[in-house]
Amino acid sequence: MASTLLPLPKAQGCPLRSARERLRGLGMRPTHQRVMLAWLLFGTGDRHVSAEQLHEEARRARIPVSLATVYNTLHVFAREGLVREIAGVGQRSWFDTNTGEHAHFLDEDTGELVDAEGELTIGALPEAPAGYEIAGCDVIVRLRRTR
Amino acid sequence: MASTLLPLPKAQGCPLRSARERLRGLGMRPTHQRVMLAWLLFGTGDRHVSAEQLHEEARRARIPVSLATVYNTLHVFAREGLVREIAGVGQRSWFDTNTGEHAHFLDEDTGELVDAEGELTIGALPEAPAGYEIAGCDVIVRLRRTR
DNA sequence: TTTTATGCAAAACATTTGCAAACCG
DNA sequence: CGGTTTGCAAATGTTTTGCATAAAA
Repeated sequence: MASTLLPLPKAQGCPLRSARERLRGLGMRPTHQRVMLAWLLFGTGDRHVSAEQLHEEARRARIPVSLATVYNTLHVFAREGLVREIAGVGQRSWFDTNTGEHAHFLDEDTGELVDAEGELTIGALPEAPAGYEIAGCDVIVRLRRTR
Repeated sequence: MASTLLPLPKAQGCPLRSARERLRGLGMRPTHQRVMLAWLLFGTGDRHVSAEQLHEEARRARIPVSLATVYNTLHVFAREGLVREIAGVGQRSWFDTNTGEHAHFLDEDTGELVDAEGELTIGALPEAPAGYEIAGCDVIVRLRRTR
């Protein structure tokens, strides 16, 4: 995949200021690192990043931030709904003897993965991009304990 | 989750022999370790395991096998379609600035994750088990390069 | 004998943690 | 000042690798 160029601030208004306001509005301290990471993340359109990628991007942009802080910030942003952490299946690999198509429940607290009983119907699947074919599809339903 | 007891061989026929034949039929050498791991995996009904879990189970069953071999064997089994490796999103976490519900493409070769353009419709979602609520749902469409 | 698989220990990663120093309000 | 956040380095946990040894064909 092509590496991402530094996002240019949008013309209208001051994006750094608005990021600062937005963070403050969510009750988190708009520290230098958070504001700059938000600027990288939201300066251009929708995007995906891994912590490592964002850290590298910050390095290129001369934003002083440690990898640990990038992780911390991404998790804080995720908790506040600014970004969505895409569920892997925990951090480890799972192997299922049921090779048919079926969904899985992921217990967010324990990281445990179980077959989702009951039916799941997928109507339309997006078309594979040119040069690719669909190898399979995994549906992970994240569960949270009700309190 | 409850720990799994040792699976009992099914009454009819010799399960070890049939595992051996099955592996041979797929063109892989039915080594002691592979046969015994297959026995653990397929001796009882459908199940999920992580490599670590299966290794621990083998240890309890006094099957001499290293963790590295468990990984190797699970991957060989997955390649031959005996088990399905459940796609996380690679081994790293991804954060998406698009917080709406949408599917993702995962390039199996590069591990890169991108938004799936186009629509995906999910008809019915399985019911959450008692005591749980659905926190969200991730759909990962695995892509393979066409050759 | 020839090929393939295994075991071990070390390496490679991704992620988290603990704590002192810096920062925000 | 006083509670948060950061940076660093070390710890953790998972998965892979390299290579000599052992097992299968």
